[in-house]
Amino acid sequence: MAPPPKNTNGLASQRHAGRRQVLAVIRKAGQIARIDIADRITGSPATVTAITAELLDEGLIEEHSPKTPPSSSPRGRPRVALKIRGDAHILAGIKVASHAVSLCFLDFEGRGRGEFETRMPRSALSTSEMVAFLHETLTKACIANGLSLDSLSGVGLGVAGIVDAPRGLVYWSPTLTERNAPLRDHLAEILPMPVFIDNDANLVAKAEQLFGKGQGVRDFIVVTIEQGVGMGIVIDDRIYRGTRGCGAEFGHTKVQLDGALCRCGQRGCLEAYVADYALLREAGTLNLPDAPHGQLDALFQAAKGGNETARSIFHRASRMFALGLANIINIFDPKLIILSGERMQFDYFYAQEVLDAVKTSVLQIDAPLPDIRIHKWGDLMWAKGAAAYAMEGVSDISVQEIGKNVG
Amino acid sequence: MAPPPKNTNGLASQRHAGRRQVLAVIRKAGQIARIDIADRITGSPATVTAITAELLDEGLIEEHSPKTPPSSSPRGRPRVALKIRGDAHILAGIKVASHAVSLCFLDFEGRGRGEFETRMPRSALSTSEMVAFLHETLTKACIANGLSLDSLSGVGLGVAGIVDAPRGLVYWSPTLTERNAPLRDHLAEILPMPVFIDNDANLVAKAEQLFGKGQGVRDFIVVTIEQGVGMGIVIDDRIYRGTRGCGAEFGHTKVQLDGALCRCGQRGCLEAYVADYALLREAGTLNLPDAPHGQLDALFQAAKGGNETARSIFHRASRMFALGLANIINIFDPKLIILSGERMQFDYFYAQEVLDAVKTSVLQIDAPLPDIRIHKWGDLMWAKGAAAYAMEGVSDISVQEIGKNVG
DNA sequence: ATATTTATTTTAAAGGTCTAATTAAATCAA
DNA sequence: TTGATTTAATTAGACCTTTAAAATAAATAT
Repeated sequence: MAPPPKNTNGLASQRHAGRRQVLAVIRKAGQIARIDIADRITGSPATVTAITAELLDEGLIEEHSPKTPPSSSPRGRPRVALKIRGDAHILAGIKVASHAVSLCFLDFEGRGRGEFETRMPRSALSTSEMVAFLHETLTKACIANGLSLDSLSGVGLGVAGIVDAPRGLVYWSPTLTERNAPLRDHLAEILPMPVFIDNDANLVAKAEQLFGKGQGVRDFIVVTIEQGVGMGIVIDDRIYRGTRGCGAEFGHTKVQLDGALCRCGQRGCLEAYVADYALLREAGTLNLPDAPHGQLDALFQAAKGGNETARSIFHRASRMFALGLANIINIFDPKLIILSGERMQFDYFYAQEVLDAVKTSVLQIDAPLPDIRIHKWGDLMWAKGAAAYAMEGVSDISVQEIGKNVG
Repeated sequence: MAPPPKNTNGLASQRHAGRRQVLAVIRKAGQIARIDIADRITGSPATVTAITAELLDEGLIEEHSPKTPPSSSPRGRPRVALKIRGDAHILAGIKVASHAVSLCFLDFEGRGRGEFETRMPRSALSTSEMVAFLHETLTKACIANGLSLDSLSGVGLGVAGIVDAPRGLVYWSPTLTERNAPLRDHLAEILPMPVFIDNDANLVAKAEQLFGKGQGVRDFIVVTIEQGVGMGIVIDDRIYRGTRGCGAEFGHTKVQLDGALCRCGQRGCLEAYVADYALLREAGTLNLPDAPHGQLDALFQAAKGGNETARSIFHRASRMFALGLANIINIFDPKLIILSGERMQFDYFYAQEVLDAVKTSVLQIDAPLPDIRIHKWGDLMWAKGAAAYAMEGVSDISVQEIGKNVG
């Protein structure tokens, strides 16, 4: 007779998939009764009972009785709603920009638990300086918000540049003086919790997926404009990263042969027409007055005031932006494009003019254009995305732990 | 006591996944022993034995002893190789072009079992005319190759235009006079086997994935140039179709604001610079001599002979093509791009000049450019793709049948 | 109270996969 | 030739998961 086999459970252990799925359904629904979960995962109530029992046990979810959901008839045993237990985990999200670092805390339900912001000592740091600086910043942020470092279950980090997320490498970033920096692992060495790192545009996509306008949409695209132009691609509910794991370089897509000079050194990049520096570069000849909100705002005011040169700057940028968007639509045919950002660009770019230009540049069939929506987040958009990314990672870890605890 | 539960087997019936996986591994390997299969699917030998027994039973695979694979030591029980059983199914692939219909038969191993070609009566037909014409053509092709219509297990159909593959609808095609034609279902009504239909570029991608240079590559992109410019996207081993299920419209990607007029009615499309008609349009002013292989060949000869005008036509097309490719690379960062086709364009376009231009237009990091490979298929490339698509569909159906036979 | 209705949990059968043991089929060594 | 050795494939039995069906729970309606 064979001795009891080890609990390796081999292969594609259905349970993991089930647990993940149930957790995702609960997160998406906010609160939901077991029987409705069973419905959505095409599993039986019995299975849902088993899985939710584990998740309750682990403290990842909780029952939520107060208001019976107004569904169905008032007869019969009332359904008891389940929800994510916010206190299960607290995540930190950090966004590193060239001038400042912003940080936020999110609980497991996605609710804000604190914010923090600080200046960068210099616009670019070495890897070890960056690690020390982030450690210090995170510690300060915890203190400022009455949290202990140990109470955090995970940290998400977003940086501009080219990042290999699965390996935690930063191939290149404007905020780092070194290339190919193993930033994640260096951080993880001095922090007591897991660290996740990604390109900032991908993180915004993740935030849109979990908390924003991408909820429940399997395929969508997020475009951000600011210092540069970023893009995040979600296909089949997952962030698409190319071969090298770096984000899509929409900003360096060419919209003009031998066109405007880009800061990447090439010509004709979309970024060279629509990013901050591109607009300001053209505005340079205009001799603008000082404006309270900077030169870009001054340019905007001038355009609004009827200055033809200023208007033509925005006009060209709009048309190029529309062309870039149209190309994305022609290639992906997405259901939804989210223009996500905090800056003023969208005030010009998301004009009827742009939409019309997109429309005339997309190969028309009977179906309508994809939904193009703007989402103006606050300053914390990027940091929230980073925290969302950490939440996903911690969620996976928690779910995997369950299997081990049993064995 | 509960009566024996029905064999609904619900949820993600692991077995299906397993069977599919094993079949895919065998197909990819050509021939492979059970123990090696176990290795590649991270399953146990026991499971592989069980699954392969089913597949053998069903006649989808067969043992293949003759030459012991030279692997490992010569000691021990020799491994017996398994392979796909070619006779398990015969598939037809049909490619409809504006001037001709080409057709091929493939067996379940992917070996050619016959070919056929015929002219289209007119360049565009109504749906019912098309159905009748295809039925007639398929019947003739069977007779010409000593096959009976009943012996076919599936038919794949590729058409240019915009196709909703899952629903079998042709929204628009240059070969159909009607829009929104339910071509698949109409065909399936008069044919005794399942019918699959898709955009032709997607089918070429499928052919590359199953038989060509895309074997074993999870993510790659196929570009075709001919009448138009097509693109097929494979992500995560699956063909990516946008929201409306239509192929990526790479050809109508804009490479120039207010650029050359495209036959789609818009301006600046890539197609308007590199497709047949675009080259010929420019050549029109050149007063070329008649050439045995048509005007396009005459243009090519002129360019080769040093005619500056002819050369400049190709030069511009090359640069635009490079720009389009660079955009694809910037967006997808694919591991591999396959330039797939039968026509002469690649003789010019795949020049060092193009590669260099791509290189200078891609955002450089330390990693090298993606592999860009040309694959010149014969005339039957498109039809083979269609047959490959049918093979995949029939494969799925066969695998699903197994479960039912048991119950 | 009791019946009815609906949600959840329990129970037991069915079907998977896995480990370990066994059997099969070859070579190697005397 | 025979037995040891080696490697592949199959079989046996443990264990895990899911599911249908039965049982239980918790409410309203009568």
